[in-house]
Amino acid sequence: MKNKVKIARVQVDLTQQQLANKVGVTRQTISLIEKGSYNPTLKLCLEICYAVNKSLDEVFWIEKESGGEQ
Amino acid sequence: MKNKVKIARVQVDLTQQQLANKVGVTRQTISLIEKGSYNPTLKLCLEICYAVNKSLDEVFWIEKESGGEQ
DNA sequence: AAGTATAGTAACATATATATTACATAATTC
DNA sequence: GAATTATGTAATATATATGTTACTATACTT
Repeated sequence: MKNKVKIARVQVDLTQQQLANKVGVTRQTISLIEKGSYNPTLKLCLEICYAVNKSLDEVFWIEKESGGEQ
Repeated sequence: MKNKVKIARVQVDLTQQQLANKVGVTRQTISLIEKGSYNPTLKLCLEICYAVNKSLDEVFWIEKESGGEQ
C-alpha cells in the first residue's frame, strides 16, 4: 500500500499527531499508513484527503501492476 | 459510504458476481458496498477501479460535508 | 546532561471488513 | 409452473483495521 500521505502531510505542515487528531485516529494508525504497512478504509482515506486538501487520486492512486489484462 | 460502484459496474456490463470474481471478493461484499452499507478498504477500492476502468475520484470521491472549516 | 517533540514499533484488545452458507424475491426462459 | 439468473439480506466465523499502552531512538532546546 504505497501512498503519498507523508508528502501531502508535510506539505500542509502537520505532524503525524496533528493529522491523526484532524482525522480522528491515533498517531500509530497514521504512522502505519505512511509506512505502507497497511490498507486503510475508504472513510479514513477520505478524511486524510480532506485534511491535506488533496483528492483520492492525488494521495492514494496506484497504477495497476501490469499483468492480468489479456 | 455513498459511491458510484453500481453505475460504473453497469457501464462495463458486469454483474455483481463477475465484478466480485475480477476483484477477488464475494458477491455479497460487492452488494454491500453498492448499497453503501460499508466502508471498503483502499486495496479493494483500487481493485474495483481497475475492473471498471475508472479512477478512485470517479468512483469513490465524496465531497467533504460542509461544517468543520472555519 | 536533562527535557521535550517527533516518529517507529510491539503486544494485546476491540470493532468491523470480508467469507461462508443459506434463504428470499423478481425476471426471464423452458 | 419449474429452472435459471441476478440481487438483497441474515447468521455465524475469520481476518484485519484501528485503539490503547508503552517502550525505543533521534533531534532539538535549555
